[in-house]
Amino acid sequence: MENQIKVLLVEDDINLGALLKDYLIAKGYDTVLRTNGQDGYDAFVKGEFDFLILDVMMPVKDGITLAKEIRGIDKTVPMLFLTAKSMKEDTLEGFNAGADDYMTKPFSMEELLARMNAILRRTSNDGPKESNSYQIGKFLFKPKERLLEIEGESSRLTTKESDLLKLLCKNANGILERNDALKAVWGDDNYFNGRSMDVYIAKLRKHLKRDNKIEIMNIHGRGFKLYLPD
Amino acid sequence: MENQIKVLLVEDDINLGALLKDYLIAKGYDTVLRTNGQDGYDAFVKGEFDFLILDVMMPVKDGITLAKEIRGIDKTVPMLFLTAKSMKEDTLEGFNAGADDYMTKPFSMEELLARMNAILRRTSNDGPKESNSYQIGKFLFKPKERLLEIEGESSRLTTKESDLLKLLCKNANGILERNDALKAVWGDDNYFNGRSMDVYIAKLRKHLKRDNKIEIMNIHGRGFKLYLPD
DNA sequence: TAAATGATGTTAAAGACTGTTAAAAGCCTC
DNA sequence: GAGGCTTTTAACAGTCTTTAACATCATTTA
Repeated sequence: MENQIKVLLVEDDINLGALLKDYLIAKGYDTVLRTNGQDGYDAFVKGEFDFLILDVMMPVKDGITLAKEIRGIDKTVPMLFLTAKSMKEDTLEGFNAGADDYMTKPFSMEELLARMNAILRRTSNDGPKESNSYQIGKFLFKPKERLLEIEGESSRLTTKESDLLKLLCKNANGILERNDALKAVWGDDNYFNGRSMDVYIAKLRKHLKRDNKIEIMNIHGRGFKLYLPD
Repeated sequence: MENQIKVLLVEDDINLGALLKDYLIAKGYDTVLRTNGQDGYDAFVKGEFDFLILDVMMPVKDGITLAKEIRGIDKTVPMLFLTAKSMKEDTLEGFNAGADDYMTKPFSMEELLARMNAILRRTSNDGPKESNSYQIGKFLFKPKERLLEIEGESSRLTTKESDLLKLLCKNANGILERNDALKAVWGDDNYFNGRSMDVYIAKLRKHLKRDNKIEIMNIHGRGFKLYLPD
């Protein structure tokens, strides 16, 4: 059970959703089904998924919006879109939102599986990853345990500290946009949460100051970047 | 993963685009696909690409316009055009826009790869570059860290200062057009952003004044040139 | 060539954003 | 319901970017 690939399926059609879910589970994928974009986003933020299957047409929050939000906090997780008919424009937009492939809606489940495997193969996810730990300069950070280790010593982070640091790690050397981080960690990107985040950035800098080669840089007006030299 | 060549592929035909992307990824190129010229430009400005493959015929912004805009801020990145049929005129125009090669559209992927390699060989990009630092007279400028070093001392630049100086460095001893710089750094080239840029040029001149052999020259009505003696 | 027009140089102020600390509020456990 | 921890709010200092103002320079026009 340890090495199963975790799939998040977001599909508003109950019947199709359940069908796909059962099929994928039968094929050995640990599959979670959500029936709208908002729930899908929440599930993604909390869980550790290796693959996403998103329906484009959904109430509450459509698949493309969802994909963009998720790409904001995870640049690499593979995504496959399900789209009705041949809706050229949507799929176009979908690809720019960071999709790896798409399927037009009456499709066979075998084909879905084949495409998934193709994507997983080429993104060379040697099995499920979602790394359990990140090397941050001299530190080793274990999000699951919220542990930050350096030179034998280890200190425990709070939930928010850990969640934020994890996001920074996922985007190491790239920009983590304020909005994306706020939505992922605080659920809402209002002004006060923003100030709260700044407080947490200060906390994290304090935690990380024992290695002066690494740094949480601010990108004015956009967000933060965890800079790690090569 | 570190030393992969980053390819930006801009192709509006989803099927062809995905096919090429998969192929290039399989061949070891870290490939990003965008499906229109505008998104392609945005991706280029943000990312650090070593090679561009541009479709000539595209909605929103065609490949030639895109190529010209990109050449405005990067004179050297290799470009290869994809063009339908034998549209002589277009390809000609493409070369003027700064293309290194072009391919007429039904083509084999092997041939594409061969041409890419040929271009990369002759531009002697010994692997991916996007230099991490620039020598500016007595200064050493590290864009990633936004650090400007001279005689041991180092000062940190702001985001905008750094972005602008990086553009000037890329065009060292050549003209950086006002419009191009504004679009790349400010996203929009209106009058006020223009004045803002002038303020930043003044800031940069102040930063760089400890080496009086180098200079940010104004080219009246066109832009600026970072002059570095040989 | 002088005046007019437009572009640039420079500084300072205004406004927005961020860094940091400490106090207040919330939450959980015993 | 007290104590300990986490998170938010408040307060203030500091930084970054834009806008405004005025001086200067370049080019065009009369």
